Amino acid sequence: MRQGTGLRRRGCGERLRCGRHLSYLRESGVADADISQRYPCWPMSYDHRTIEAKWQQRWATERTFSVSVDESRPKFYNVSMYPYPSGELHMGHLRNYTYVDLLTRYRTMQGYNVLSPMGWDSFGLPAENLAIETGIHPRVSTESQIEAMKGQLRSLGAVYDWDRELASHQPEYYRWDQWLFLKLYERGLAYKEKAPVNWCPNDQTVLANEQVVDGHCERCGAQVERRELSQWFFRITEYADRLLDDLDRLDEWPDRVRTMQRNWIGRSEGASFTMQVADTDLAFEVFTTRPDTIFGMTFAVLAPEHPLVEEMVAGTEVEEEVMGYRRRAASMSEMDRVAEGEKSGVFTGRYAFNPVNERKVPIYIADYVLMGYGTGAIMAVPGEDQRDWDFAEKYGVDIIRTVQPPEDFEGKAYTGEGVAINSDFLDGMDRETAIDTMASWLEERKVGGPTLNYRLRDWLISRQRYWGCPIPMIECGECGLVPVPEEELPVELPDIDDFRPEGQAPLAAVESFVNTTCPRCGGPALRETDTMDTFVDSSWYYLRYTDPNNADAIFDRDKADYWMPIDQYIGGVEHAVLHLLYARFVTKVLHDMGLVSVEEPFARLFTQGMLVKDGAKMSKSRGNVVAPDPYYERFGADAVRLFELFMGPPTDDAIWSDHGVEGTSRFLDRLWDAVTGEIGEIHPGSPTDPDRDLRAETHRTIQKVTTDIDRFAFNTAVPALMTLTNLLVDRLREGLSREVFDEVVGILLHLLSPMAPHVAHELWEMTGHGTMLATEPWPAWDADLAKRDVVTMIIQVNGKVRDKVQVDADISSDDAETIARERDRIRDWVDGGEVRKVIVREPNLVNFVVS
RNA sequence: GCCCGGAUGGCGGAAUGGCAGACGCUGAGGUCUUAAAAACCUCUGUCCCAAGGGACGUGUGGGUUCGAAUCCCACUCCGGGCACCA
Repeated sequence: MRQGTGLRRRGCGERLRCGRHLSYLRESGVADADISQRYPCWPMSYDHRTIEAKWQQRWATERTFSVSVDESRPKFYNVSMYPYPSGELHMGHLRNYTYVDLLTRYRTMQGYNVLSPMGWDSFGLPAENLAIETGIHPRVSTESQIEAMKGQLRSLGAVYDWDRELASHQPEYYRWDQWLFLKLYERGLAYKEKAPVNWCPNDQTVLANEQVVDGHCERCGAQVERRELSQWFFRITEYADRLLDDLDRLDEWPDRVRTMQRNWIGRSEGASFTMQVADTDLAFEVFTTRPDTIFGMTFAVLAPEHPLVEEMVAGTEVEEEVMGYRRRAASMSEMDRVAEGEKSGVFTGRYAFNPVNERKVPIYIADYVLMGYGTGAIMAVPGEDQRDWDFAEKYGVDIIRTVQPPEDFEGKAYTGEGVAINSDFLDGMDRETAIDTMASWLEERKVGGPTLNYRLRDWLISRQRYWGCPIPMIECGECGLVPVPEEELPVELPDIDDFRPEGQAPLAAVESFVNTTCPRCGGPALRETDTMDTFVDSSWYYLRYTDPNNADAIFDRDKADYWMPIDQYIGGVEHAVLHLLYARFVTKVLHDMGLVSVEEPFARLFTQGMLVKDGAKMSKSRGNVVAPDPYYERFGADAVRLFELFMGPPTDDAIWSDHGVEGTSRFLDRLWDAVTGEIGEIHPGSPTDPDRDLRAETHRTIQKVTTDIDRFAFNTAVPALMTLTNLLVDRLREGLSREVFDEVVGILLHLLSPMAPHVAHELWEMTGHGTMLATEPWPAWDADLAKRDVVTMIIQVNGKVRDKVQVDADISSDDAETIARERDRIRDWVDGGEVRKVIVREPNLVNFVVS
């Protein structure tokens, strides 16, 4: 019992011991000494446990947020990125889910048919690694973690259409991964190839280029090795141009993400041409973005792995040296190669002809040329390329400038603009003209021509792991690679006991899985034992949500067309390239197959900031996670939600603070007390002037909260409600008319409903309303009411504020100036000087410029 | 190296050309209480002043403007992305 103001608090009042809280801590096994000491008891005005359970139950049983196609209402498809079921949500995750839930509720109240589904990216390494450690089957651990996470989401008050729940590891889902694979294969977009790949020795699997960060495995941090393996790829490069060009259409994506994708695709325009190797019938192709500098070529360089190298040096006296260099380069990671700093290379003893002037130039191999980009061979023009300059300087090769540098240029290679010199028919041309002229020259003589090149590589999808979707292919000694017939899908993942990968997929050891018959000739054959990259699973799930239980097709086109594209997609910026690029690619392929109308899946993307604690991103690996459960218990989900919204701009990183939750909890208490009549007085009389001011402020608040939510400024929408509540409390203390009280409280609860839904719903019911607040219409503001009659006009002298005065909002310019001039304080400042200019911005400001 | 973003009280932040510091937290004092907790009230950027008030103040230096946290130029620091990509 609380004393002093007569308000009842449900706290226990004991500072050091609160039986209910301590027993909760014991029962739940929450080892959070810090918060148990800080909040032995947190008295609150309302019983959050009861009302949260009540409303969560009602939203679920009344299926308030389960939706279906409804052409009569505008749709709003609201999705947060497919989460991996780690089983442990922390406050950083909740930030994301709070935003998503707020939008679901807000748009629902605005009359939209809102689809907000949830599902699980449930294949992947953590469960498999846990299985290796503990022997627990990944399915068992994954499914229990899914249940745990669902519980945490429910406790937050997050509402989803659970009828559409998906999980990648279920055969009903991954069957369509396999179907998708077969369709890509049919269209020539899936292929198997022996290629040097990134091998993670820790995870015992290959990685896509995108999953290698600074030469290390993105997941586990182990140094990645290069291996030559036969692997499955998706031909995403075929879509490089469309993926790049369509970025321009995604104008509701953050520029940052679009830039990152542009850089990742890395299109460069240039020319390629063939160079003949002297004294042999060998030839190789080079790519350059600077065909205008071709007369400056003084040598050529092949990547050490270039397929021609072996033939070029076979039987020559440099063979041993060249092949030795090649082996050393191969054994080094790209990271180390770069880290070496100084250029290195070996002369092959061979020369090639420059096609424009038939000049013979020496051919080197050097590891600064990468096999994976362009043609793996370059023309070296040290005059205009710093890398080539460095190499030429070290190995004593000629340097010819073919672009005139400015007179004061003091650097080495000149890469800027200038006219061509020492370049025969290009001399005097500017860069652009010279590039075009040379490209056509090459084309006319059939030695080359304009070429586009991409940094983007094909998507390597094979993984030598167990807990993933099996690749539905069969290798037959007679027929070669044969796809599994569609009607035999899914190829189910067999149950196994030993999950240890030993250089090959664990499935390879499962004879009953591997041995099969060829669907074409009926002879004995072997199944593919690699599984797919989990990014395949997450590249189309949002389409499946639109028709999640379809047993005959991946999804129904009409349903997908109704819901797609996603109107709001929310997730972390860490997926800016990987997931978002793959999903865009797969959507385009499905579009090309005639399965869906949209070409871009995500109309509007929002990337939220990280949550920081102790100076680092909140993450399990850093050991600084704040689990939500003890906070739900003490403050309730609504206070947690409000603080998640309040803590800062959603795009920015934010810092977790226990005290912040105390603040939002106090706010809800104050609101509760005000609405339930615990504070002040409500009288039946007609509204007074201050009552009408409160009403006006309420309508201004509708406007502010509405526009703030629309611009994702949740951190200012919450304070708007706090301010209004504070004003309401002030009015109540002096006595407020019933009429105004009812209107203000009604509006306040509507505005609060998407942010703190349990308290809002309970209070809505307690104030005598039988309707479900969640489906009440969002309030509209009355512009006349919201308009201010009187405003504060500031009066400046030489730009400094010297006085303020209340004036009518529709004051004329002349009146404003007259009033300002007549103020005593202004006279004091103006007297003795000459007023040279008066700036009037009625009704807000008058500024006297005095000398 | 290149590209992008950021820097505002003791803290999170607000203000997008017009009252800098909304709102919240923290801290100090007070009311109530035997006492504490909770709640409530007052104060809480720095400096000067008995007071009324004044000066300074949004990373640093310059500029534009009647007026700049906000626009422009240069710099410093922090964060992110890309990087022998021909």
